[in-house]
Amino acid sequence: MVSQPYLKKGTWTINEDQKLIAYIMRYGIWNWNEMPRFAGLQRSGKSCMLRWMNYLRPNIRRGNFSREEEETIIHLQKELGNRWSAIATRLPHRTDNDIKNNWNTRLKKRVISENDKSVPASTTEIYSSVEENSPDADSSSLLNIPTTADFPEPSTCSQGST
DNA sequence: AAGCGGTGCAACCGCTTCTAT
DNA sequence: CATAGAAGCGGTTGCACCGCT
Repeated sequence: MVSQPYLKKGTWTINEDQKLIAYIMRYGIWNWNEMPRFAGLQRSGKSCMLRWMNYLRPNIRRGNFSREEEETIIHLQKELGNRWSAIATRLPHRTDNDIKNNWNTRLKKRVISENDKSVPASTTEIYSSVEENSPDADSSSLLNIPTTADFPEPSTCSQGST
């Protein structure tokens, strides 16, 4: 495939986020592979999908997992294994990637060490006030989205939306 | 004050599954 | 029913930041 002469990688910029959000708000999601071109992004469809799913979607809550959330993750991980998307469905405002990261970086170690010591969880005091963030503070609300951006019409690509 | 090591987060890659033709 | 394309999932890697020596 040589549909893209150059595909940017690495950290997304605010400008790229704005373009993607504005495009999806205006035209919706119709084809991840084609959308980046119309949105004026030098990104792969996969990269756009990942960015949207994990950070730009509305009602996403990131960081500062509450004690309840972490215990839920631990419990579900025992039940379901590493089915992060399944676990994420039980935590509506969390993404599978965020849950996976939290597990890999924190919870796994904690569970292992607790199992090793075979003592009740002494983690309660670790959590202080971690309930500060709200779903309202999702990423998109922090961006100044140009909702009237003049994107080319996706219909020119013979897509079949509705 | 500088360097080193550890931790956590964001993103990419490859594989699998699902849907349409 | 088979094949191709798109989407989704999980594992892994790289980078940035923070704390310690």
